[in-house]
Amino acid sequence: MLTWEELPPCPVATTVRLIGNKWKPLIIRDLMEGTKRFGEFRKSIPGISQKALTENLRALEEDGLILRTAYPEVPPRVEYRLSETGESLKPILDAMTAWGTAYKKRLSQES
Amino acid sequence: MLTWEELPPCPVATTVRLIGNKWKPLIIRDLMEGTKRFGEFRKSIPGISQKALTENLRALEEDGLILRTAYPEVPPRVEYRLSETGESLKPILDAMTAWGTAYKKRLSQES
DNA sequence: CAGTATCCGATACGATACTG
DNA sequence: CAGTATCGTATCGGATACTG
Repeated sequence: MLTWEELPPCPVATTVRLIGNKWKPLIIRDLMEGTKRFGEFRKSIPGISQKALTENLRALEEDGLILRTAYPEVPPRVEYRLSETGESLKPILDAMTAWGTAYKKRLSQES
Repeated sequence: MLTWEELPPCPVATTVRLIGNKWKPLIIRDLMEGTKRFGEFRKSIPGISQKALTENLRALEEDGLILRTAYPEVPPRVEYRLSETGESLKPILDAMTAWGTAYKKRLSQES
């Protein structure tokens, strides 16, 4: 977990530091719907490799945005869900959804 | 400029594709305040290299999010500003600002 | 002033093989 | 099932030198 001092002064830079890459917003988007298992992410996020998925899940957990629960069963079952902090990202995701939709609509209309 | 077909189906993925990297949100954050010149970005975005700044400004221009105006003077003056599409990113930036602020506050309180 | 060109290291990412 | 380990590639990004 990062400390307060390690984060940039600018809040936008802080957000970028925590979720600003190719995969994290997609992982978080999925978790907004509820709990998800490792294998389910691989289906719902086209193109993500096992390694990239693992690394990003670990980083999100480390930063306190998601929670990981492993059930000691055979075969093993691991569930991921948003923490309260992670859930508070919803306004960002909603804004991204709305903007992405509008951008594609505009392009499709060649306006 | 990308075509509609080249963008991912998911609107969140589309947004990530267009502004989801280390520097673009910071450039856009600055332009929300108004027109800005090349050299001014270098002061207001600590740590950005000339190359990274140039590449990201070109990409944002290519995707229709910012506009570039070069004034034929000596010494040359170039101004960047948001397009209408770029300005429509404001809700995302606002949400990022609010979330980053809250995240840092929470960390500083060790809650 | 606002870039471009080049080099190079760091990091991100994907593919494959293997494991508790 | 849910990973870890390893390797190779690709992209990102910083430093430096140079230019209209």
